[in-house]
Amino acid sequence: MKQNYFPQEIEKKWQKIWEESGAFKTPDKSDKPKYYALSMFPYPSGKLHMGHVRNYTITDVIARFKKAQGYNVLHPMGWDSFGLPAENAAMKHGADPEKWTVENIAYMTKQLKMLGLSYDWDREVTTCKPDYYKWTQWLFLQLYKKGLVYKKEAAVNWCDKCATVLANEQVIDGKCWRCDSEVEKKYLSQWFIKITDYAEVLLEDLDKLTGWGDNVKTMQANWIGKSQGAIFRFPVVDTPNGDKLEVPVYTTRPDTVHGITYLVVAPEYKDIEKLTTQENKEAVETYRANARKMTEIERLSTERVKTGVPLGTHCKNPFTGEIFPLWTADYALVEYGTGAVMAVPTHDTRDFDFAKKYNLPLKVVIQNPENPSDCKDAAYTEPGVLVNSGEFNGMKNEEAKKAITEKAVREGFGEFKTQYRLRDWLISRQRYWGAPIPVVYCEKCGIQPVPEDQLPVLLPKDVDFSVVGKSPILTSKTFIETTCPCCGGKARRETDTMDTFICSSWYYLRYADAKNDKMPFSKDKVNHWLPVDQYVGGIEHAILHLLYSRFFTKALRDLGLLDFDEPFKNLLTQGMVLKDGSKMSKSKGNTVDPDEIFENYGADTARLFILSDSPPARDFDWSDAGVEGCYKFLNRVWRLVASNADDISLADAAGFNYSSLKKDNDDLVRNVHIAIKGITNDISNDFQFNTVISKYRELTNAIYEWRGKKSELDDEDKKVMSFAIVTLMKLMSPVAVHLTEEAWHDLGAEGSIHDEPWCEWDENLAKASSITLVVQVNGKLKDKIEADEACSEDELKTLALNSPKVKELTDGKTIVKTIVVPKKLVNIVVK
RNA sequence: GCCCUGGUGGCGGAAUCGGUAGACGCGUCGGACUUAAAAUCCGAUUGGGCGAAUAACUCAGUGCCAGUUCAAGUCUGGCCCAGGGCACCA
Repeated sequence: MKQNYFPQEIEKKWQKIWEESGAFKTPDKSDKPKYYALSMFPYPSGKLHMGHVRNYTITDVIARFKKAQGYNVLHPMGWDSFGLPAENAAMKHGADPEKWTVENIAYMTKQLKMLGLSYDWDREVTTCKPDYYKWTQWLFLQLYKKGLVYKKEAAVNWCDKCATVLANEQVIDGKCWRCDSEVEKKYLSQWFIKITDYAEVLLEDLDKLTGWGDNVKTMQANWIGKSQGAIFRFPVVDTPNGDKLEVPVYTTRPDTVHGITYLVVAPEYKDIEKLTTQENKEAVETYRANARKMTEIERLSTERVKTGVPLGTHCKNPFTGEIFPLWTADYALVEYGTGAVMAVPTHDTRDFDFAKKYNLPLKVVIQNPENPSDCKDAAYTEPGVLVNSGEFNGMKNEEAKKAITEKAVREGFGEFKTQYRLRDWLISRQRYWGAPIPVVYCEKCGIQPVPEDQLPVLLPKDVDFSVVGKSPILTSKTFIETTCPCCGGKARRETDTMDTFICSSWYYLRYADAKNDKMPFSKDKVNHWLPVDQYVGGIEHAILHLLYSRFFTKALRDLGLLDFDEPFKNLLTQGMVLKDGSKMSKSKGNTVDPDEIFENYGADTARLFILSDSPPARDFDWSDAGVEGCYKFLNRVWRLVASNADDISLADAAGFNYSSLKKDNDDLVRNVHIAIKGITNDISNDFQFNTVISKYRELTNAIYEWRGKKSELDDEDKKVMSFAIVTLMKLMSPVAVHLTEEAWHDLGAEGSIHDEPWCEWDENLAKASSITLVVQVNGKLKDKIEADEACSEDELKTLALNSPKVKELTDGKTIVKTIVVPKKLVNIVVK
């Protein structure tokens, strides 16, 4: 066995052997229970970054650990390969986005292989390939037939820089999630998916996801934004044209209905023109025009002073008979509720601000009896008792919510209502590099889905990528003109492509049956492999990808394509990789190139380091010294094996009689069992790889220390050492995949260490032979005494009281109480 | 404003049940080996006090203030700070 550790040499060697022997191929059929370990698949942007390295290493170690524990593990990889960067690169270099993407995939695949990841590459999925996007289109058509896809004219988020629309989830603080430029409103006819039909079940089923963190679940719950309230309809008393109109409002505070002093409709409210008097028309039109021009950022700024104009008409409050004015103001949002708000300035801070500005009246209807307020300076939004509310006076406001709504239901001017903030998912994109939406427009027959046997609708090749401000697909001469599948007449193809988040909403299903050319996947296979047992990825997908995928799974279940309702049983959201305290980014110039680490230290060092310093869910601060430290540790492990190789026997390592060993040998055997137990538990319990690695180090240190005390080894020593070192190799094999394999073979093994079962521990041996009794006086540590494990409580007490230290401290004092914690501690309370 | 997560040495972080705070590592300092360097190995490393610089002793210490308890990083109540999410959502 070579005395020096040459990672570059051994890593290449084993990667080749594993690939040639198909070491990581996963059969669909097996006697073993299944385990599906999945990393969020990457966008092929060019090169791996350290975030990828962290993500994939975590999942790889989990996959290998589960395999060793006897599971049939599915651990696939693929490419989320549609999207704008490819198109932008194409524009810049005049190349085809496909060429750019394929080259990136090739390079990144090479890097993944260098990292020693145990993927079954036979199941690779690439979303931009026709054999995949054919099925994305097919699924679109199924959703369309089910009525879950529709087209409508709507105010949508438009990013001018990306020249496309965006989903609500892709607008972050009024800016484009990808390029950070300000998003505008545009009125366009666009394709939507009815994710709102699933709002309730998406919210409810969060409770089933016991393997997800609360942070992600609350983010989703907030995004869905359920609220319970009521709809009230207010008749308009003075429409200019004499129309009989009602204005419905949604409120979560029906208890305050007697305090309404005005009513606000959104500037985009559908009936607004019918509700505006001749005298107010000009002012209202000006106000509406301004609102339309404003960007999302301007409009949503909380610092902005509220503005509005009166419409000139009035409503009647059916509860009180009071007449109050109608206003329009942009603090009412057309997309939420009914687009109209009943304003109770005394008990709502927004209405209060508005009323103060325009001198609208205040009417107090909720009071805290202990501390009454006239609401002249601020709205009172806390619980209280109703006043000025007729028959409801004296009622607690929580009860009044129900009672008042019930009255409205009885009398026919309102009902209970559950409202969600979630909006339908806008999926059309005015870009080239995505799956074409498979519909055509026929002058006679209207919108026609492309028949399934004509899929895939292929992306055209004859396009000019240098066009600015419109989709390159529009430059194709062959794509747009087609025939109607219904009447055979002239028709035009849809030129919008699908949001790439559609592609990534079902890829995890395709891995179960990646080569199926009849269906996106067979039902049996997805039912067998899914749900994903462990999903690992960044927190940035907490809403976007994870919500969409949950929706897709539920919708496909309702289509009868699969039989489960949540795709990801357990979710680990790994933290970011930082350098010098901030996120690694090209613009900051604080990136670390994985290639350099592989080259200088090897993949095993990279894998060990990326897991070592922080628990997976927390942010990880990259340090060059830390890498160096891990490299030194692997060298130290290698030297331990290499320098003792002649005395190590795999047969002895497999097991021998542990009883009546020499004291130091017994201690080492115990240390090994303690390590097996600790490491197994740390991985099983939330994947605490940082402590796993400190236990590798502890065991290594213990073996070195033991070895350092021996000049000659007898038979027993050799057996014990074989057991200790070989077990260390097995425990380290999921992390240091190449080093342990090389050592395993150098010690004479035939098969792969990665086919070995996980180590077992003996509970009796996984603890120290004696205990350290902690002796406290008045709760403070005063002495430690080595004691036999078998000591009774009384014996421990006597031991403690006989300690010279304790005698000194208790001398002349009264012992009030003595607490004995078996096998651990004695606390003597003195006065 | 609401919600989530977190706060422990110079740094990353350990610490099943409330029971030795600071595992393991990084950094720093000192030492061994060497002609020298690299590599490797050994030791020290929370702060204060009293010692003579060692040892021993002692007090304080896990964001802050209270509480429960023989005993609190851990439990309870109230606050502060940082990061993240949502937000004119009626």
